[in-house]
Amino acid sequence: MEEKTDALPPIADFSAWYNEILRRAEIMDVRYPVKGLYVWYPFGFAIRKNTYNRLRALLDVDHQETLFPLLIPDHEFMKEAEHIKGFEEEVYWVTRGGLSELDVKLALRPTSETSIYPMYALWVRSHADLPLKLYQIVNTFRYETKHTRPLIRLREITSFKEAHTVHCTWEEAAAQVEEAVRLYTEFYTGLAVPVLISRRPDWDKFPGADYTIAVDTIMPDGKTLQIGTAHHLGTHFSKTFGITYEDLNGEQQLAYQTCYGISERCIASVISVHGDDTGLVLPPSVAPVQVAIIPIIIGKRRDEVLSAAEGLLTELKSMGIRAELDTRDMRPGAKYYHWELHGVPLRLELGPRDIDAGTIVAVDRFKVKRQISSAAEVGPLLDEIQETIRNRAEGAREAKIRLCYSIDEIRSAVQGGVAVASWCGDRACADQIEAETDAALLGSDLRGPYNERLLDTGCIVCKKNGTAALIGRSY
RNA sequence: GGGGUCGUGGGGUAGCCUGGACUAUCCUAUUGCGUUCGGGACGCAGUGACCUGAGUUCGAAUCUCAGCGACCCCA
Repeated sequence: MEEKTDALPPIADFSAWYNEILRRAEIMDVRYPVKGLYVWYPFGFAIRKNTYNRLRALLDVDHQETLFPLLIPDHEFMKEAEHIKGFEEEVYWVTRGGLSELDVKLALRPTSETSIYPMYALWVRSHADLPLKLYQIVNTFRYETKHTRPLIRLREITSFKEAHTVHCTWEEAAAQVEEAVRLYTEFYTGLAVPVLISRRPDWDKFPGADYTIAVDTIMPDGKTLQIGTAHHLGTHFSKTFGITYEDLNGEQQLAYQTCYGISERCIASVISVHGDDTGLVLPPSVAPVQVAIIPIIIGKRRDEVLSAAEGLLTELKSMGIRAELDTRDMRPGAKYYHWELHGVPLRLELGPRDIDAGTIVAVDRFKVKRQISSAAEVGPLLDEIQETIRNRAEGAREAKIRLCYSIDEIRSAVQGGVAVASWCGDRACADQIEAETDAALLGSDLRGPYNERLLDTGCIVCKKNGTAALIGRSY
């Protein structure tokens, strides 16, 4: 197999690979003439659709979907001081209607707390209204000044799933944060994307939150990508917006709130975590095309091959499998490259030899070839591929995590992965770690077996008691 | 936030330093017809580009400035 001039950059050159794959696999068109805004190609949008359908299904169990306005009046947006401080540098403002100046400036939501909570103040009357669990999937706007990146750092986030819940007690809200973490873990398991869950340091939590639990994944270059957050809002916003309920004794009480969100970064993670030098690798759970059927057309048996292929297509579709028959006038090899680039998990080849033998050639995305005899074998095969992809990603994650017992070890670990080390929780110790390792302290209380594995060594700086902290460079 | 590189058909490039024969190179993609088809086909005939604006000049893809946009490195 000779080298091709139009080869994809290797995934080891992650930045170049990422930019190329978005265009070649028809996920995003980055040529829209405004910085930080991008266009979904239909194929990319189909991945989004499959992914968000899964997210909806998870939430719909005990949340309700809703939709709030994009524009937020100045006076509502400005109500919560801490929240404003967190966002004021990056809010877009609508100041004119046609030719006339607006009396009340309108903010394009950078997130929807201040859009939703004035209404929550009206909706929540009594303890019987609680818990309230709503979510919406919307676009949000942030005037990013740093380097924008498709799906990762955007000026218009097109696919922000944000849930906002209201509860009677702090503990109930805390339990909801845990429930959110559970939902997100399940969501990412379905995408075969391994995650790291930790508690963001106080200085890095959501503006207006008691605390923030973050979901990160590790990209091929070892940098982390935050792909989900869950915030305990305490009574910060209920105080400001007057969200109170009447309790059993007939007294007004402040409500406790949470919010949690996932954006199209989840798509970025699927693309990046699974991709390889050949192109995209999509788990069957979200692949727009799960099976590509390639007819091998030879001269006079053309019609025979095509009708067999169509029969196979119909059969697969009737089993609920997303299959496509590729009848384009190209050589079969060209089609193999095309579908591999697009991450299709399984390819079925059907030619005269197979028809004569009553078989089908099945080749998975990792180029493992099998001979199958019926469409019924395809479903189980897809499940197996899903599992293979998950294991592969899990292995890659493990290889990028290093337990560290010294600053030097951290410094080297974060060159191509992440470090896990004990940290006491003090800002001063974190500052020292960050200054000496050229990385960020991303979170404490890292979930998983890490506390035990670190064997109570104490904070890596001051030796006081600590928890497993996640340290790395991030997007 | 600071620094750097760059903008030429849909994508990737040559040309720019040293302004004029540029009717702008090559690869890829793409349209039509034909022959093909078990790992990126071939032939013939086509289509398609100098980021925007201002300036210098007899003359600008090429020089100057600004804007917009892209990428890389550092904080």
